[in-house]
Amino acid sequence: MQKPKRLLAIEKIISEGIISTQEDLLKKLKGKGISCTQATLSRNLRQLGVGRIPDGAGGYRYSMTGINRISGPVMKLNIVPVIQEIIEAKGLMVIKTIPGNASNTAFYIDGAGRYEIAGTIAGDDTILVIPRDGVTIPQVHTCLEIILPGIHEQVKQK
Amino acid sequence: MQKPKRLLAIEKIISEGIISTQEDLLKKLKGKGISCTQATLSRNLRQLGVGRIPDGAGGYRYSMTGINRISGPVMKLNIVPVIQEIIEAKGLMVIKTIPGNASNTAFYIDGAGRYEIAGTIAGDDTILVIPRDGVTIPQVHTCLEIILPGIHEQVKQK
DNA sequence: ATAAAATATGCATATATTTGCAAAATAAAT
DNA sequence: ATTTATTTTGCAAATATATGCATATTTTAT
Repeated sequence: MQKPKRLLAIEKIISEGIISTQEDLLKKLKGKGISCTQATLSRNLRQLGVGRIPDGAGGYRYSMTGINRISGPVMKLNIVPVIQEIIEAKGLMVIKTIPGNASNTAFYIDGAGRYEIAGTIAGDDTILVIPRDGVTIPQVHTCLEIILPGIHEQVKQK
Repeated sequence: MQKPKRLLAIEKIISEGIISTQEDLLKKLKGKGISCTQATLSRNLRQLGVGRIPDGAGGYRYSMTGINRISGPVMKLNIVPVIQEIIEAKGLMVIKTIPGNASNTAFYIDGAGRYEIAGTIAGDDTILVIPRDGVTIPQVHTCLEIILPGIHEQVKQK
């Protein structure tokens, strides 16, 4: 039962800081009491869709692939207003959008490729977000904040 | 004067196909009559902001960092309608947006980190796109199509 | 509960990428 | 036109990442 915990920890570490090599990541994990070999990390990173990209300062860093790296005004202006409401129930999360936009938004969330989210099901204006076993609702909120920065400032919650 | 041509070729090859290793890229370049060593590619890829990400099929591929990898409905629905018109003049390109959206859109274009584009200047509803020396307007169009897929279908041109 | 199948991991090694350094090519200055 | 400074490149070596294989662990089926 070591792997799921490790995958979550990897995502968190990579989202929060700059990791240049797998050896770096290995040390950070050790600091959290999680230990494995570099070979395992290589395999895990691939599975998580984590890429290695130039950091703009002459080096490299690991980074989640997909959409969540996008920052700035465009996303906030165009994506967030689509979402109207976030409701939690039975360990699941329901997101209400303006009509006709649920599947787009779900596609977008899926595209971020977060390990925390097992999958989504979307209708016309409602998305059901299914967290992976062992993932808490607060973790899903953190995750959404990463995918759609600013979401919690602007969207009402129940 | 070999480098600018090579950088453009690298971007093109990477945008159009799946390249798994720098050796692969080396061969493709050779096929276009451009030759250098793998070490040079390593340096060029970093400069271009090209990352190496899981391809979802057990392997890796090189990919432009930034925004242009995002595909699908969300981008088309939300980003493209902001752009109203594309005008060419004096080797430059002017993009008109709906009011108040020029700087967001310019930020977005900048964020794609394309080598073809030297820079942008944005007002309230107008963006000036300045191509790099030696880059043609058609090349800039190709580039915009990559950043904002579908843009030319929906935006009128002059 | 036990056996069979599937998944995960470590070790050692193969493969791939990055880098220090010196030479070559370009650009800038006199 | 010559010299000086800057940038680019190749080579060889260092570093980092990926993988084959055997073992251990977990899951599934009987």
